[in-house]
Amino acid sequence: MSTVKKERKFDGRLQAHLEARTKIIKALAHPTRLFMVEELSQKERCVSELTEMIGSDVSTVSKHLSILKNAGIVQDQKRSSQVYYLLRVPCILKFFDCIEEVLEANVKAHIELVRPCCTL
Amino acid sequence: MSTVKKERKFDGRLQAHLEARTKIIKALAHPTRLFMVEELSQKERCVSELTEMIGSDVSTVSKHLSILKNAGIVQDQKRSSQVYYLLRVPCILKFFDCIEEVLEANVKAHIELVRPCCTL
DNA sequence: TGGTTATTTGGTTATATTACCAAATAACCA
DNA sequence: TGGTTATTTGGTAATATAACCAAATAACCA
Repeated sequence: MSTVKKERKFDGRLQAHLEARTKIIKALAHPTRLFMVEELSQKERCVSELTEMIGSDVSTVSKHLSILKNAGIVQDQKRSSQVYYLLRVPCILKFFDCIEEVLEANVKAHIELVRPCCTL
Repeated sequence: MSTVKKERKFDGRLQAHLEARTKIIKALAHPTRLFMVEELSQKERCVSELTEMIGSDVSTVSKHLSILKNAGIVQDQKRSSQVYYLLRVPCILKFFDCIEEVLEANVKAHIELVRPCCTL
């Protein structure tokens, strides 16, 4: 009589939580936005400063910033006619360390593929 | 005479590095793949087990796994006719803690918006 | 060998993301 | 007020992602 419980872990609350996380991760998933996050972790910057550094159209830069803001990663502050952005959640930087670790592991694995005998 | 050096920080090496990081972050930027990473951090799993838990088509699950593998986040191991996947870089989990921190900060900010007087 | 299960790959369609230009808004100052 | 600068928003076209089905591959077993 007892039907085998189907272990589907992917519903409701969990799904919503995963999507909330995904939104934040997606906001980070662009080279320009990564650059911004690192830059804004050093020092607040206004849109035109960032635009100068990045070299895309201002509208593009502004949209990238709004994606980061919308995800809660940066916050903005208007001062006179400029809008300054700054990093809101510093732990993001620790996260980058982990990404770096993945990259290093990848490089190492690649080297080992080429020269299987001698692990660096 | 000396022209003002234009501080464009967004070239060559840096750009390549940002793109490498982006690839890894993108690989994480999907609810199904987040689920897989957490699942595989507990215990290795083969494709059909994951498929059962997730409830999408096997081909979809397989493609998600290949994205994670390609980014160097998981690794696979063939045993007889099954392919087992497991997390390759455990620091990814610490990363999730940071994402969680962002989420919590967002919730908090949202609550403060609604009731500006009483910080929880 | 022929049939079955596990996994990957190719193709197609729907949706999402991105970049740029143009136009709208906002703040300032002469 | 009119002109200028800073920023955001809307529109559009190009590209990237994602889901599913169908078919290919691989391992196994009778």
